[in-house]
Amino acid sequence: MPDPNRVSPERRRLLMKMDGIVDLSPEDRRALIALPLRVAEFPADADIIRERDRAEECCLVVSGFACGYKIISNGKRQILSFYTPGDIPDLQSLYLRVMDHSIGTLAPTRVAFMPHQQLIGLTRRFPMIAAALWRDSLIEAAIFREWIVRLGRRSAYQRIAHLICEMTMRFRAAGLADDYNYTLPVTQAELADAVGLSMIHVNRTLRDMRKDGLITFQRSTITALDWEGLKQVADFDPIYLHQRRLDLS
Amino acid sequence: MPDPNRVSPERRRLLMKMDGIVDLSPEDRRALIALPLRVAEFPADADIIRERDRAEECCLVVSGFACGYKIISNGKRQILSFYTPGDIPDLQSLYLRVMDHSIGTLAPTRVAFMPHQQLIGLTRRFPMIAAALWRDSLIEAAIFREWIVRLGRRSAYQRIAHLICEMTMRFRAAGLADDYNYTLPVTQAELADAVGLSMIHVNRTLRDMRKDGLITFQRSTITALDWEGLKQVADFDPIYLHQRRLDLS
DNA sequence: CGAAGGCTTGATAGACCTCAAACACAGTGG
DNA sequence: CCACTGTGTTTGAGGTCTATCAAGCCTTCG
Repeated sequence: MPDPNRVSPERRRLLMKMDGIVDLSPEDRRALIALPLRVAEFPADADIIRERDRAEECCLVVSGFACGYKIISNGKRQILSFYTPGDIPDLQSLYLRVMDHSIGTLAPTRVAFMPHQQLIGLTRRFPMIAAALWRDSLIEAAIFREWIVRLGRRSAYQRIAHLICEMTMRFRAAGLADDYNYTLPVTQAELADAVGLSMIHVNRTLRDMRKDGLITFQRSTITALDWEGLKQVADFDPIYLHQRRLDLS
Repeated sequence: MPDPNRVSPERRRLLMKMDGIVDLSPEDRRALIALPLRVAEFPADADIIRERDRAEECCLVVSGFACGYKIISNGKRQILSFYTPGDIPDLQSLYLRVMDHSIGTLAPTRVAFMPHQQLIGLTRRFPMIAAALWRDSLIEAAIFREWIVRLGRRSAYQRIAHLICEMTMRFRAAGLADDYNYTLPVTQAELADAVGLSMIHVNRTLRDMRKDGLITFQRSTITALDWEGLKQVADFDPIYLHQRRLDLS
């Protein structure tokens, strides 16, 4: 078993992430640690990879914050997903070589690139690693499904409340929140692009939520003041996050 | 190589589907044909599996038409996806055992259930089958992403046009369309639940599209009268369907 | 101190929803 | 054969939610 203290922080992120998804054997860990990584830094509001690009590697978010998005012909943007440290935003490029959307940073972000070829090799030799990666991509799809419901059938107030519930749970699960308090490096315009509303309406709705004592959201810091109330107005059920480990029994 | 004429229609559907995703070797085919199947029939508007259920098998749509959906607390329904013959609607249950959404039929539908245990065995022994299944689940996620954009940033007119574009391409690719003419067994209310609008607004919008000469939609039969015009108003780019086979070179 | 980006508020417009009712069509049973 | 029923479609009227346009304010930072 390798000494975890001698493992780079990038690799440790990867291990922690995978370990939260499946039970890793010592061999699995060794294999993951042996994976070659190329570390890179991006400023805020930079693209890591763009729609139509062909990817040869996947990127692991080591620190910072990123999102997936698409821009349509009239210039409007839709944000599809948010990525915290430990996430692999373009995991799908392993089997979908040409990008159908872009990945961009919302804060200064450090990423580690992992070559497709080596990743595919790992999945062939280590079924547990394959299971972890596959399961992770399926959880992302489950989050997409809930995102669809949010946009299709919820009011503005509920959309924002629901997204905040999701991000609160995910930040807490990733150990990035202090109780119900965390930094979400997102402007109101970006929030609007995530929930399919105008920036102005998001602003007014946040004001209402503040007035209702549900949250505070100042200088990119979110506090869920009334978690139960928030969950209730959002009609939030975390089942879709599938946060418990895979049980193959 | 097994004689394809002696293979049951259910198995042939499965082979055709997988063959459209990756290059199968004779061994891959044999393994797929050896998969035990349990065939079942469902009437229209029946649930195949419900949110919160635990699945022990995946279902392959052999004939008919199905959808994924969620119902939220105020009773509203959001349709998340449509499934044509060859699709595996609950493939994600392989690694996400508890369902975060329901799968229901929209027409009388025949399905073939495949036990998880055997499927997982196949993925361990046959990397190409694993790649095909994984890629298929990633394509579904790509379709979810575009669904999000549709709901978040497109007008009612565009949403419907865009969904029709998608279904037209998918029906044609699956060999279920006669030119630009096919049967989409969906009521206007169901269409509304798919695009996040009210049934009444969908009705009026369809009338406008008819008036504009883009489509006809009568007795569940869709005809794209002006495919280029339809694509243009919908701002439709089929890149996200990833319809070409996987190329691992 | 000026500039830039983000936040906030007001006013107006328009897209889409809800309620209500009529119509069309297929299947059913007398 | 025909009323009858149920499901799906269509149209009208009115109301609400959210977008757009316009402008002012605040904070940060060079």
